[in-house]
Amino acid sequence: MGVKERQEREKEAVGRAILDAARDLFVAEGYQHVSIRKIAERIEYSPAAIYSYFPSKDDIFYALAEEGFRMLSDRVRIAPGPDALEDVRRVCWSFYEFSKEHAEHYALMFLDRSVPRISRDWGRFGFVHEMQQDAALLIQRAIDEGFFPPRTDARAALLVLVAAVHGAAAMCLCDRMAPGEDPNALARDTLEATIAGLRSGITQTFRPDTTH
Amino acid sequence: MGVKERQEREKEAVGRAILDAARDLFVAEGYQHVSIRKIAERIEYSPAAIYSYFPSKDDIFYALAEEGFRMLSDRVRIAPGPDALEDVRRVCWSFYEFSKEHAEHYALMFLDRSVPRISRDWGRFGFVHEMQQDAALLIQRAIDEGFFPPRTDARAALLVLVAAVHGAAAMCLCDRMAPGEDPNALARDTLEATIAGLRSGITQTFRPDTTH
DNA sequence: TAGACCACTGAACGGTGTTCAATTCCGCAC
DNA sequence: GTGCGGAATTGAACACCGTTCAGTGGTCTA
Repeated sequence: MGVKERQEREKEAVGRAILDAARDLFVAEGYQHVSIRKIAERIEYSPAAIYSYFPSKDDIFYALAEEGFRMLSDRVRIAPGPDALEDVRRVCWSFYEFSKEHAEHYALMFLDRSVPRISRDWGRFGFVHEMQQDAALLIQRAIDEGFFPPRTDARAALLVLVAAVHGAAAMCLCDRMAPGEDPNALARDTLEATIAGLRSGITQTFRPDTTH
Repeated sequence: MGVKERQEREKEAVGRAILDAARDLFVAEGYQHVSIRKIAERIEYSPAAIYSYFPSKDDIFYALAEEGFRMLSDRVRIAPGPDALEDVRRVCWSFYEFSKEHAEHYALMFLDRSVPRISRDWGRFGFVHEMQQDAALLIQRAIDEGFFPPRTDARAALLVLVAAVHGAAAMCLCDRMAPGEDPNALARDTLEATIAGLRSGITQTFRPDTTH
């Protein structure tokens, strides 16, 4: 009686087909121009059918974001090499490269403000946690080997590195660079500056000027 | 015959009213939920009327983005103080503060990907150029006073600083921070690390690993 | 006062996400 | 094989959206 199993498999297949169609469309034409009706046409179902697979359009993109996080996890997980500092560099740089290779996914994961549940469910993506853990461990190793000051907080350092690289990635993903500027060079410089800064230690206490 | 003048004034007033309504709506409810019809209702005109003031909805947001750049220009222009390095810090930090005070404007200016003309017309906003120039001058002064290595490129350094701060701002604007994390602390740390990195100089040549 | 002009409107077009009653399909029991 | 029950799928509709355009109404000019 493999009937139920087959049915389940078929249902899953349709669900995947919806995601595939949505991915194709939004990678090709961008997030904005994906509509339920276009997805439906692509998989040769009626628009209404989609709603028995995903409760809303946002949930489709939510699933694609999860897919993105999974891809990022794979992309960012690197085998430790002989040079701990170089490993840190490589992890950060692969994060940046991911933003270029999967621009639409990246935008969905980190830039989009209309799928807020991504933010709230941060903890839901277990592998994201693992990924962070792995990266933090890499940094910790670099700390232990003396590349960073011994009192450096690996987790905080990771956040700073990600934020910095994300800044460069976002600027070029959102096309906010002046004509003459080289996005890759900016990303490289930003990453290098941040690493160098973390290495040198943040000596001065920072007091933001709140007057004016 | 102040007739033409009066008519022009009236027309200008309506244009401003449209922008005011659009701003109110998108600051209150976010970019996504602003519609021509809602703006029209607010100013008690028919939706069609708006099209004799702005050729499209995007142009309204384009105008608001320009407004944002103007505000940022004002916000960021600081009087040079006794400490050149502190001035650099203050400029960068006020950039970050702007992102919190005018989140929706900031998103429009730097994060939104559906109003691409902002990116293309970068050069159009003369005051943005001036702002950059001013900030670069501040950095140059810090270089001249020995806070940064003498061969530092002020303009490149500015870009790096902006990218880094923008990264932290974007992460918290897009609500991509894990629950326990302090956005301000991240922004502070990122800025400090970047400044420290630029000060220490980027000694190592960076060769991104393109294998894998 | 006649006419020109122009701001403004109502209605429509084609699109969107979403819902729901109705239909069709399919495996199962008899 | 027939009929049944439940699930999958659909067509039509709802309430929106940005945008267009013929037509209207009021104001200024000659």
